[in-house]
Amino acid sequence: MRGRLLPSLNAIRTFEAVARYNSFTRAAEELNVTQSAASRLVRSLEEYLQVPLFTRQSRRIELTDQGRFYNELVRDSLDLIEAGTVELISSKEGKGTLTIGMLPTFGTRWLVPRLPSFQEAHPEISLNIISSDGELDFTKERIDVAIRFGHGEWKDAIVDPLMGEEIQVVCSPKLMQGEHPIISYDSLRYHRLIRHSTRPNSWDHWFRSVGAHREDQQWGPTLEHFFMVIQAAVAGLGVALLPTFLIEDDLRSGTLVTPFTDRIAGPGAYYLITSAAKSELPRVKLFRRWLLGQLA
Amino acid sequence: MRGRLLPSLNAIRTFEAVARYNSFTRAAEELNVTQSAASRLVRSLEEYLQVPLFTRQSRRIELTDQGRFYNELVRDSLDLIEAGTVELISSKEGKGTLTIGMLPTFGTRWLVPRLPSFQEAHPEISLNIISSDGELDFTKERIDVAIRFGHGEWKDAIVDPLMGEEIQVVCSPKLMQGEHPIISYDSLRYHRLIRHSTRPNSWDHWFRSVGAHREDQQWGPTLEHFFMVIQAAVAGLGVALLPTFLIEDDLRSGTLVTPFTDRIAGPGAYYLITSAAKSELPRVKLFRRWLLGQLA
DNA sequence: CTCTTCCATGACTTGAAGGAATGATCGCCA
DNA sequence: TGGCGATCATTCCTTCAAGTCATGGAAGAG
Repeated sequence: MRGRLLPSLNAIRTFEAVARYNSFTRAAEELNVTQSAASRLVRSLEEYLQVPLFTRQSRRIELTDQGRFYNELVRDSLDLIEAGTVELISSKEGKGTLTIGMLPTFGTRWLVPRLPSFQEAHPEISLNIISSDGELDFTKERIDVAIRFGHGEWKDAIVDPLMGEEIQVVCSPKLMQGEHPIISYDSLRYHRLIRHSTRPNSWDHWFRSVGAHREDQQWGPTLEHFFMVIQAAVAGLGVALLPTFLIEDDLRSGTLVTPFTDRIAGPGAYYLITSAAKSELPRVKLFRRWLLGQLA
Repeated sequence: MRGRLLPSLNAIRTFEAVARYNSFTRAAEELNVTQSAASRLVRSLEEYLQVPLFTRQSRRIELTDQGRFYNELVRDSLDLIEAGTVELISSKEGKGTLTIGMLPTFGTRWLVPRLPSFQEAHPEISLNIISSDGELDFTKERIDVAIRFGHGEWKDAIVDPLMGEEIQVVCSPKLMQGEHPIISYDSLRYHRLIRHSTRPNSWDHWFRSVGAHREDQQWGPTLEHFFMVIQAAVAGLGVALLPTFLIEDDLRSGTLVTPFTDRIAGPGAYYLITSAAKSELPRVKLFRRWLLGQLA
């Protein structure tokens, strides 16, 4: 029965500290041992690996290339273990802080209004909600779970589909009372179309879906987040294409109106994403169960 | 002086093995110790963390949620260290195998013809060349260096710009002798335009750059790799837009011709990418130095 | 030239990890 | 149902890897 090929992990920890300080003496201080011990342990690691990790110039040491390679790697590993250890110790019995990385508009419009229910069910968990998009790295960032829009294309992650979206055309009621009320697809040519920068093709998609011919359009502003798009539409800057569930309030209050009844399926869906390790944390399990329950 | 907050790494290694086998007895076998030792080491880890990692039902043990979390993390860390250790031991003194993940066409047309020079300079390094695009993960895949096209947008990586590219229109000489020789931008309307699936907008880009008006074009096939695009153009399937340096041979031999003199700058550049750790390996340093030298 | 600093090393020490033996629990099966 | 085998826990004892202490040597600072 063969196990892992691993050197003494104690030696590795010592090596990492020595490399960090570039000094046996100071590393030994940190580890609360004598300089002698540090020296020996690193020496034994080098003998095990059959590779010199430091060049020694009597008073000064320097990592070899191979030492630098090994150090990068060992540091990453120890960082990982340390982070996990801290995490584990500080989150006993499901307590602690759940950090949610959410999309700005989805978060404020959909998630945040529902959070009180979670907080009530689990008052011992404090919530930390941060706005986050782009790449996900659960080890470096302090995010436990994230919400993303896409097609479930995340690797090395636990992915739960939350909901698709229907998108529809909306605008300020002012536009409907103006010179060119939007009564047909064709009348859109008299209005500026507001775009969302991370979904550049959504108007094309919409025109194709409703079977309208895409004439040369006037373009309005391109905005980065949906809440900006909503604001632009409310302000009458143009016509916007928005997910239905984000504008329910505006439609109810009348700050936005829908010229057409068409609601087409958006090109992707919202997902809850977490890492394999984080998904085992009690607070993450609880949140995931609660969130999926909210959809049923 | 405070150092890292780390439990006994020996205990961690034992925990990992126990979790893997779900058995103290079998883990102890792997580690060449007695069951007793494994049991007590894990117990001491639990005491240090103040967190139960296993539930014990006298004959059977099972990871707790927190144990599962910790195990995921510890396993990743040990995997990392193990991979690095193997790497280090097996690549003493710059020897070993350099694995290059290359883009298929760039590789065969540009890199491979130059590799004999590297092999001559460093005969002790054997080369392993694999075709690779998409996401990069230097820890899981066995790639030392990769070549990619883009804008230098890689995170947590060492990135060297290699070269930009000029793109130009090419076609088979047969097309020039046909009914509609390509003598002006407008005459392109009589021919099919071949597209590259990972660069869907390159024709738009080209028309805009040369200041031509983009009439409704006929589209030819969309192909996944440049070498397929080249073959399609040579076969007379249409007109292609290709990086100059990939078709030097074809232009020289006359299997492709250039209707226009325009050469516009492509939208990105080629980069050599490696990870911080890998970049310290002698074989990677040598390759990087050689490759950058080839460009000067 | 001397002092100080830092790493290496030989001789000795020690305690944490490990071994051996035993006890406890439980599922399996005749 | 009772005996067997498998597995984990625990106690007592041992051992050697890791550590200390003391010393030596090299080199930079002043």
